[in-house]
Amino acid sequence: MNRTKTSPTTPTVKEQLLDHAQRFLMTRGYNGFSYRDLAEQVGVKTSSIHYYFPAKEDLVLEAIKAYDALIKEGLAGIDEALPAAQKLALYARGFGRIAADGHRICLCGMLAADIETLPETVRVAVQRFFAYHEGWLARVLVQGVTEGSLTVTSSPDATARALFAGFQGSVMASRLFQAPTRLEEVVASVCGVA
Amino acid sequence: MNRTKTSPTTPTVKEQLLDHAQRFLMTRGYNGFSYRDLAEQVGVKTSSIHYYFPAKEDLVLEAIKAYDALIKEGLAGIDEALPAAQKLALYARGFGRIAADGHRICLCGMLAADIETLPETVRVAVQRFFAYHEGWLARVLVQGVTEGSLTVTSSPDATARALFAGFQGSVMASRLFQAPTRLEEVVASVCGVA
DNA sequence: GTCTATAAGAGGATAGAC
DNA sequence: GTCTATCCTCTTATAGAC
Repeated sequence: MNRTKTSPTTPTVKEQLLDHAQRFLMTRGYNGFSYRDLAEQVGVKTSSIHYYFPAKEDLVLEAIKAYDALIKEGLAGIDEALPAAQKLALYARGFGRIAADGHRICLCGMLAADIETLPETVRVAVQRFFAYHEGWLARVLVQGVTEGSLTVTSSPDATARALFAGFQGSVMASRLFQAPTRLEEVVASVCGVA
Repeated sequence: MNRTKTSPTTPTVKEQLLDHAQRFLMTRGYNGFSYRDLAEQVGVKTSSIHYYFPAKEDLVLEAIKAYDALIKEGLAGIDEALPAAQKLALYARGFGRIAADGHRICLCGMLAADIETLPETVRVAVQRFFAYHEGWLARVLVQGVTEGSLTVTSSPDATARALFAGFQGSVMASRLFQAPTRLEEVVASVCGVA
């Protein structure tokens, strides 16, 4: 069963593994699932997983890459011409979709919690993810201040960090209480916007 | 070696176990440490740990209780007569002390990340912790609005949730980047206060 | 590519001696 | 209270057959 990457056909084993790995990472964290769990989901043996991902570190690194690509796709769908407030609303909506099933949080938020048990390569990848999103949000805040559509009480960089931290903490709390996400609250509280 | 609980003497084995358990939970999470790790730290065998904490669930539950008591002690040290802005500053400072060693995050924030792998009893305990702090913050926000010392753009409850989420996310990010905590940024961004 | 077999150790937990 | 001994399962990982 070899197939490098045809497109609109059934997913390859590697793709399935990566999909389930992402879900496990978002729900249970790095130390909360095993190759065995993964193997059961896909219907292969654990040794087959090692064929694609020799070590768990490789698996996580590829999972981050796939997750990052998916999220960037969402960001790319936000029209550059939109007012800043609307961009933030769409960002929050997108962030909420991650946790829509009530059991997931942001993959990189979870890895940030697990970070002390993970190899340095993972730390770097997660740092990159955080920095990218904080940068994206900071640019939107600058736009909003320029437009006069957003009210910000600190520097754009500091506010962006607070905003992203608020999003991460908020999805964790929502899942903890098994309640719908309230990302709009975060936007409203940080940027003074309905 | 039996000692129920004399006061200013060396800590009992149970106290040492609880101390190290708290630290492990804050750094590595529930699935990131074992009875073996704990035993090595205290210099006992794993079977001795089971004497005090029959199952890992018991250990975590008691660790939460001890942690909660410690944090409440800190809150009690905040003078009720203070202006709201100063209370928030002190709260943020206290929250930052948790992560002062650069490797810890809030014990209950960590457990919120691990929550899908934990027994229901733990979820309830962590929910209680979150709700208590959100409530405490909401009361301070109400005070601040009444005084006119704080600027809030949503309801006190919503703002308190956003604030607490921001704190949780912020300490995670600080540790991720191995940078000093920036909890004041969160306060400033959410409450428009220096 | 996927499997069987296996290693070598870590995981939580218990029984019973001291 | 603490230990030794033990259980049984899970964990990551490798070697080699098909």
